[in-house]
Amino acid sequence: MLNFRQIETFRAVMLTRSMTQAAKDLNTTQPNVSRVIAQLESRIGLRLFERIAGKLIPTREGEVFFRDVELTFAGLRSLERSAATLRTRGTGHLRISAVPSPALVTVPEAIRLFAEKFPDVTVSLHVADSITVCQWTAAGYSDIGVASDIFSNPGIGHHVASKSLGVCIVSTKHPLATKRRPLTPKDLAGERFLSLSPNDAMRKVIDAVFAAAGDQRRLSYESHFAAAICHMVDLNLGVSIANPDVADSFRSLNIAIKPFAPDIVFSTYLVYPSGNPLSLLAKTFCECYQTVATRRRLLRDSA
DNA sequence: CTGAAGAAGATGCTTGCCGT
DNA sequence: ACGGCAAGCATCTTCTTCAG
Repeated sequence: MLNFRQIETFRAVMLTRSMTQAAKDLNTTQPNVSRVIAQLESRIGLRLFERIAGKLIPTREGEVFFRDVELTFAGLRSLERSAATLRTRGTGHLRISAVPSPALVTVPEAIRLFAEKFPDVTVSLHVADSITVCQWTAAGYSDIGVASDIFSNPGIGHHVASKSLGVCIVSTKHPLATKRRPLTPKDLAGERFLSLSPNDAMRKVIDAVFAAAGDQRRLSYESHFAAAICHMVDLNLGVSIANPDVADSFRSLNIAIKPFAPDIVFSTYLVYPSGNPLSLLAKTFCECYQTVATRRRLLRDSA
């Protein structure tokens, strides 16, 4: 395998046409340059210089090889510029995958915060269920995932980004909208219920809570999109249990947001590829997401 | 033409560093 | 502790230049 020292030495000799001068330029000794060139010639199986009358004359192969070396050095200079730009401005691309609820509210706010720090970075957001988010992140298809459930995969690491208590959402025209106390499963008995998709982690948690209380809901409609469920509640098609952040973002609709008992915890996880350290962009986005999630929790607590 | 001096490259040996 | 590798020092070889 060629090493960078050999290429750098060859380039210096070609530019100066002298091993002695090349040694000076490289802050080494002439014998060392001579040896490195000999190693390089041996390694690539080509004679790069003819020693004619005590002078170093590049061979035809040496000239051609030099052109490739110059292309490589142009690439290295480009890498140096790229690294310098990343250090200062962080240009590049960030791929995020997220489950629908955070993708609707928290992720966009985190992206706005992120964009203040890295205005030149392009961001793509893909929405999928938790298992797909985990798979995409493990496969490197996304740099960061936001999931509501973790499916064990050796290719990913994760941590809890936020926990919030689910709320009951009903149409403002619905009689339950006027109740002053937290709503319970008993209050929703006989009500048309708008569910998340069966493969959604929170659907299973919500169903378990109602099952424990003797489930009497009418499971009329379902969607994997929390936004669609909110709009259906707005149209008084039924009631539902929602992530408080999502419900809050639809306050402008005819929706009443009611506390619910017992507690249903909506957890959100930040998922990232394991093995390699996080990129600066991914790390910064995690911090932004955490900031937004904390800010939202404090707002809820103070309300 | 020839031999001395100097320049440039090659080689042997040693040392120091680093990873295992 | 040991081996591999890079680098430096000392020395040798080869070639050129130039004065006699």
